[in-house]
Amino acid sequence: MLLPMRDDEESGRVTLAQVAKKAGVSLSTVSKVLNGRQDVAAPTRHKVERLLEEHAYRRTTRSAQEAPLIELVFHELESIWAMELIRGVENVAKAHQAAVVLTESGTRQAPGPDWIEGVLQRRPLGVVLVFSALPAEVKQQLRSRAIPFVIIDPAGDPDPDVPSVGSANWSGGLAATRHLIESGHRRIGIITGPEDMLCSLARLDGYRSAMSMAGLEIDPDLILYGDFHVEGGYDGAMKLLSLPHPPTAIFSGSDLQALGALEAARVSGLRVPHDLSVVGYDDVPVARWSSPALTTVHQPLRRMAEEATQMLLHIRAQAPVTTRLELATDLVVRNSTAPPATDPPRDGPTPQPTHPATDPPRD
Amino acid sequence: MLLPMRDDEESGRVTLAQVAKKAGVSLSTVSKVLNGRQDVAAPTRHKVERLLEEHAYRRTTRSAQEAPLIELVFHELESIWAMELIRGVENVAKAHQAAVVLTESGTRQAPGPDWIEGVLQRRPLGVVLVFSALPAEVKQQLRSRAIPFVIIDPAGDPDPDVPSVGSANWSGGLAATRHLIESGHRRIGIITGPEDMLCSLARLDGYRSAMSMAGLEIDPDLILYGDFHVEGGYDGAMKLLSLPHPPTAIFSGSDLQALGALEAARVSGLRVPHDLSVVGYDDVPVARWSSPALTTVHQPLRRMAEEATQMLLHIRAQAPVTTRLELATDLVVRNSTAPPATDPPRDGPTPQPTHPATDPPRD
DNA sequence: ACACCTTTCGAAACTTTTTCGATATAACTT
DNA sequence: AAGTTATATCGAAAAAGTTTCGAAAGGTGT
Repeated sequence: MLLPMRDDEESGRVTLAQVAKKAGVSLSTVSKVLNGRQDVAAPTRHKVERLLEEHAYRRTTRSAQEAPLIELVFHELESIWAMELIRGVENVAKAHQAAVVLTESGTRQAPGPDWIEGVLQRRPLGVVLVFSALPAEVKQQLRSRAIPFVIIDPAGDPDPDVPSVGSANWSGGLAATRHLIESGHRRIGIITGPEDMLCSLARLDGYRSAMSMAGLEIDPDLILYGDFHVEGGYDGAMKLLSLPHPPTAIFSGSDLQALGALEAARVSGLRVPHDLSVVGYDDVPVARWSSPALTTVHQPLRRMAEEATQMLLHIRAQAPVTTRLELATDLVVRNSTAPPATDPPRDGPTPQPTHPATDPPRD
Repeated sequence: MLLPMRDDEESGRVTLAQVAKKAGVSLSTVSKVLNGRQDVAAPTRHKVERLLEEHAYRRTTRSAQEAPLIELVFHELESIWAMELIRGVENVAKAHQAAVVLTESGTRQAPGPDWIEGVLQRRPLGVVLVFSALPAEVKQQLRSRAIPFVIIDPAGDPDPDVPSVGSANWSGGLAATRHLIESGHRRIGIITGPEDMLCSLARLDGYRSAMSMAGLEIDPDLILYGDFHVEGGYDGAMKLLSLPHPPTAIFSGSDLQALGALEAARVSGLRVPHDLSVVGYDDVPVARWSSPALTTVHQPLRRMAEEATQMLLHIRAQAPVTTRLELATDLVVRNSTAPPATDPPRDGPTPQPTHPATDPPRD
């Protein structure tokens, strides 16, 4: 048991002394760089780091004995779906006798400098980042230590340089919106995720495409950004429902937000799906047990995490890998969607400022 | 940054060579014991382990440099409330620059031998176990390596030898049941957790006490064991509702089960809280957003985890600690409970086999 | 110019891990 | 029974890496 995990990497033969000789410094200096000691001048440090990277240095002696770790980084540990991701990584890690280190980075943009320091110290097999961007400097540091990384649902610009796993967000948004259109809805609101997240935008674009394909007007008033949490969904839905001409259906960028929308409907005296249809996104376990059970776009979170972790291990084993993997999403129709109770006034694109119904029609 | 974490432990001065001398074996043998090598005879191993424990041996050189880890072990990563616990441990760990290693042990009774091997290899600051028993042998191994451990909500026998953190389950069960009784309910069903879990039993006992105190009969038909998951709650509630004389209120041992009960009520045509009151347990985030919002017993999960982790670090710093900590629970009244629609037939303890209503009364 | 301080680096000391060979004991063969 | 082979146990020594400490270099103020 506890085999040294596929020893097809004889590359681990490089020793500290060898790197030191190449770099023209002493062995201790290299060790200091490795340990982030402060008494190494910046130029020296960089030179050594470069050499380290070039030689793909990895601790030799200890490697067999050292506990294999896989880092999993969330920027926040709030939502439930994090759990599914965790389980996915756990599964694969366990199969490789590795343990999972879970960290909450705090910021979405980039894990802080103290974080990277911790990672380097832990020398993990690899790092799985969820919903994150990765500044060039951090990438550099990870590469110099031969620590592979994969991003699940990257934020910010898609970086072809960074392997990532996602799901078909655009298709998901399209399918959800189409489902509503096919049910007869014409005014469809959307509460997507944060503006700076790729998946939010992709889902929104799916919505837009579905609307245009159906020849429906895209009313900017019906497009809201949320935060993926219940409260955001509640607030967004309240805003949409208090519009002069409120939507008959809401597509939410997350199940949690959809739960908020459900609550908003409740306090507004609207019955779901009779008076308002709601579609969620993610298909977290509770979606099946909300009332009414949520129609939602299933995202294979567990599998995404599994694939990401596998990818990590493949990169580490220097096997060829696809840089970008995108898994399919499915629409799961449950009880929160139905044809609208009242037909839309007409097909024309002009909004209809009829009765200033802040209180939407009941029953 | 990355200080050697409160260096009030000069005890780390014990070196391998010293232990070896005491044990009358060579340095390498001690190292082998430490690393779980197989070429050490059992008697020798035990002798060394004892000495190791006696001298509270801890790696000297590497200790400052080695990444501090805290292990968090669940037997399953299914439920949402795991998230709250994770966050609690994360918080404290982060404050001490430590990282959290998350593992799923699989079995409730005791983590497997491969698990312990991994832990020993990782040399964590300590181990937080959730819902677990800990066999004597494993305790021995952890102690010989000076790895402290704390159990959150221990299963099996309460072991005074093992520090643990829990919450006032009995009081919680009492408060929940009392609330229902005070609302006017007389026939109150309970779906508690698994039979082999202390917290399930404590909650059940709270229920029993509340019932007896109110002079109400305890009908064994109304007592069911669940698994803390939605499905179990659903099945249990269906069973209770199809009783000849069904309860007017159900106290569930977890919020998830309560969600299942809500669904059972729905498919049975019962409205909550009008026709059936439901009380949950845990107060997980979704409890606030279910429909109706769940009346539940709030368990300070996050704080429990924080306390457990703190306890760990205290033990490690050889500070005096309380072995058993129990945090308070609160009843949170929301919208899933109300007085029963129909008064109970009478106060007498004899069950009333009136109309064989497999289909419970509507409205 | 000199004393003093800070930064940077390497030699050497130290801790630990791992390899490999020595020894003892058991098992098996002739 | 004696010899041979296999296996388990242990330590000496080699190997790897970390840390301490002192030396060299460079700057600063007097």
